[in-house]
Amino acid sequence: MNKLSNFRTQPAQPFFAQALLDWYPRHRRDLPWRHTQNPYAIWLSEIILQQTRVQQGLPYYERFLAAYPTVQDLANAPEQEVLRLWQGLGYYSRARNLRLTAQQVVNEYGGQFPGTYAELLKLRGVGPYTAAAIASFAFGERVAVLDGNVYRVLSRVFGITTDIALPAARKEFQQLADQLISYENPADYNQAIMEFGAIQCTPVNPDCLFCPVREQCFAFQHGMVQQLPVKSKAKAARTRYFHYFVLRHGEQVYLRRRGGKDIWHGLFDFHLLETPEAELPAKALLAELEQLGARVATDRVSEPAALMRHTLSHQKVEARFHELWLDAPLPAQALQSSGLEAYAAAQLDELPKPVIITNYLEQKSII
DNA sequence: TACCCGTGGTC
DNA sequence: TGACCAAGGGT
Repeated sequence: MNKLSNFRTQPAQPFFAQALLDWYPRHRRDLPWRHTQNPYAIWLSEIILQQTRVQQGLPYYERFLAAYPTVQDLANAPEQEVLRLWQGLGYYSRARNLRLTAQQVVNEYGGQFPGTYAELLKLRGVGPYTAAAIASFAFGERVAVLDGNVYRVLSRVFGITTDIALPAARKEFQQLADQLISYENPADYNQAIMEFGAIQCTPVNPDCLFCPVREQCFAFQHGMVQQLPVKSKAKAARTRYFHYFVLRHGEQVYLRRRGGKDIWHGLFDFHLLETPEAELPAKALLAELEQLGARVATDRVSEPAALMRHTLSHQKVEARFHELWLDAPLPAQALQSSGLEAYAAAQLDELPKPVIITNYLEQKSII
């Protein structure tokens, strides 16, 4: 517990809440999910916006609501279709959980979203932040949201130097946030503090000149705006080397659905051989083809592989695409063991794919 | 608890 | 170019 400001030892700060509630209507952006109290629409927007900028999530919100106007529509949708709509947003477990939760709401709650923070927390993909957001925005419950914006604003205004990257910081900040939230209008207060963090008290170059709480702000008064919040650095991303076998035969391309605990679960890519080093020896490539039962014209095997780099938040992927034209379709047994299936170009577009796969297919004019 | 899960924008 | 960051959650 790092207390730099005696300001925060007060039981509550009605001034702080009122300042934000005054600031909010004069600065708020006009966003579609701010025009509804429908819990389904609010839940959808909150899942989409997790670790995602408003400008990136906006078109997805519109598309999802158009494709699935009600929670029943979403519950009845095939997983592959939901993932395809989600394509390009990242963190694809959000999309799988989205559909599972829709089914949960239909089957266990009669199609009505639960109306309290505690019940909302039981839904898959709904954690403390999202439960508080839905409970306050849709049902007016007084529970404080705690997201990246709130961490930053509270850290600066109240001079809290606890490392916000540590899970233990959550307790301290949540306790403060719960004290500060307005009794009269918890929904607008929650919107206000996040919006304030997003457009005024920004990570870089915050607008302190026109800040309504700068006289009370610990960081501003002590020249520590650039130092707060304290956040330890993330672990460096590791590099992985992928060798994709783009197996082609006539109009067909072979892909398979990714599973397991690795990245891109539920999405489709090509047959993959991962190596500890960048290069794949020709011998290893031929051995892999042998195992697949793939018959490839030998003069095509040595063509240089296309290299594409793809950066994820926690790892770097260096992918080499080996385009291989088959003399004959893959034998049924190879399909069975590898999970590969042949798709025509028109079908490829319908499959949910990682961005790097879509980029490759587009570059090669396959889709 | 520590680590895992994507992508695009910004400086 | 690379590090940081964005309305977090699951395991």
